[in-house]
Amino acid sequence: MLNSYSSADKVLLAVDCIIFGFDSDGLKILLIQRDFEPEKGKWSLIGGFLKRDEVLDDAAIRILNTYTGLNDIYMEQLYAYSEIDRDPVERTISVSYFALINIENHNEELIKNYHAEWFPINEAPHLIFDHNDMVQNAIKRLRYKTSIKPIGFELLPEKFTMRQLLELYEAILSKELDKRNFISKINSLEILNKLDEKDMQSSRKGSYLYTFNKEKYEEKLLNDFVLNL
Amino acid sequence: MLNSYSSADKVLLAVDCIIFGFDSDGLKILLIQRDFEPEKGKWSLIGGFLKRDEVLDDAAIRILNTYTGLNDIYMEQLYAYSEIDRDPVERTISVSYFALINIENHNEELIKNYHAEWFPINEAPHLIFDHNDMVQNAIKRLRYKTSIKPIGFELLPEKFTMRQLLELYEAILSKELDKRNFISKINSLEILNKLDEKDMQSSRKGSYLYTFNKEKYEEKLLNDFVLNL
DNA sequence: TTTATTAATGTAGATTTCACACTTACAATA
DNA sequence: TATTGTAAGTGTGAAATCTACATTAATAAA
Repeated sequence: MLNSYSSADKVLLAVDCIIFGFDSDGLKILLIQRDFEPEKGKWSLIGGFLKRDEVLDDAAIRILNTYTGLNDIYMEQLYAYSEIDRDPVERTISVSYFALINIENHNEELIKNYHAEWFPINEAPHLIFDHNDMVQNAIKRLRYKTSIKPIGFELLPEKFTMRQLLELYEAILSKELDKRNFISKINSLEILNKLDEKDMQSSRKGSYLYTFNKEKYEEKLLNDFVLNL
Repeated sequence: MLNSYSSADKVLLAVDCIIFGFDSDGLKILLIQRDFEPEKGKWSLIGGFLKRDEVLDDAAIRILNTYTGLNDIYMEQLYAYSEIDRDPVERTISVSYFALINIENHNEELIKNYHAEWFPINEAPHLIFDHNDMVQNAIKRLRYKTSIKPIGFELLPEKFTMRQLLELYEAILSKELDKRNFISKINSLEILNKLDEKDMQSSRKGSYLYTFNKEKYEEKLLNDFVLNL
């Protein structure tokens, strides 16, 4: 019985994470200042190498956890980047993942220690290797996914206002949306719970808080879900 | 200057191709009967290993060409599969690609020699490893891509009838479409050339042949393209 | 009590989608 | 050459969805 494909070449496999967060300033990504060569000191996506007995999804989870302290985060594999010299040190194929996190939840200590920082997506610095491409692709995928699955909620705190949700979608799609039309479309999906509680930060009147109702959503999934904004 | 990330583990990288074709029997995939261990004699996707100085896209092109003799084929990377024991011989991560080919164009000799065969997508045999998953994912992606880009034309001969186009879309989406509505939607895109020539195979009356007008399409791309069938 | 600020809400016109059936052109056959 | 059979080609009206748009409501602060 064969126990190796001896003739084939082996390569390094890396995982790079595009970590999206959202707050009142808009959509952001978490970047890190590399503390090793090459490109030490330059900005980079958060990444690492796949281990021998590790599945790619687990590597992505491990890396995210290392730098943010977070678990149970929405992640999705995006694309494998394989240009020969993309990493000047050694042939490395990198698989990108995107993650959606609630920006208020991560471990501030950790990201400080790692010299990580949040950047508004339009003000991100130049990144090493092909990481800028990865980010652009991730944004595209985020837009697409947002239109077919309500993953946007992953980026918000558990309780949120309609305005926050609206601003999140505006940030993701980078276009203005009509408030009334947006609200009625969201309501027609019937996947939110309107709470009795109000958020009084934003105005005198206060705005109702909502939570995402995952159960109702799962029910609906049997049918199709399309969100056309 | 660093010249290796010495601590990291290396792995084998494979490429597996989901090759779609279309003829009067519907949508098909090209499968191969493995002639090496393990799983010799079982049906499998067409694949191979990534070479040291090769980009993934090129590996996919090389593999497709080896088995079909074709060049200049529409291909797209899909997903990296990394379960630890997906290949029992050795840890192998496989990146899947899908290809769309005009089923009449490939080299019959070649595929015969390689024991390759076309299977209607609903009658495909059980495949080795995780290849059935790969196929299912590829079909999903094909459906999606079809709705946002006119890639369906890649599967047809250069000149085709409206009926062929209709049947292609029905096969991809696996649902019936209304002939009149389909035709008027396609026409409203204004990306086809209607030829004076008719195809007389299918009926006494004969049906007009069309070609895909790539230039007109590229123009339109500046705006958005959505095909909602 | 007045004022300032943001939240909440509905409608009408335009556009798009969908369902649906008859006529036409031609080749084959009698 | 008249008849027949077959798939091609074509348009409309009703329903659903999308879009643009402006006023009132609730509350805290002054």
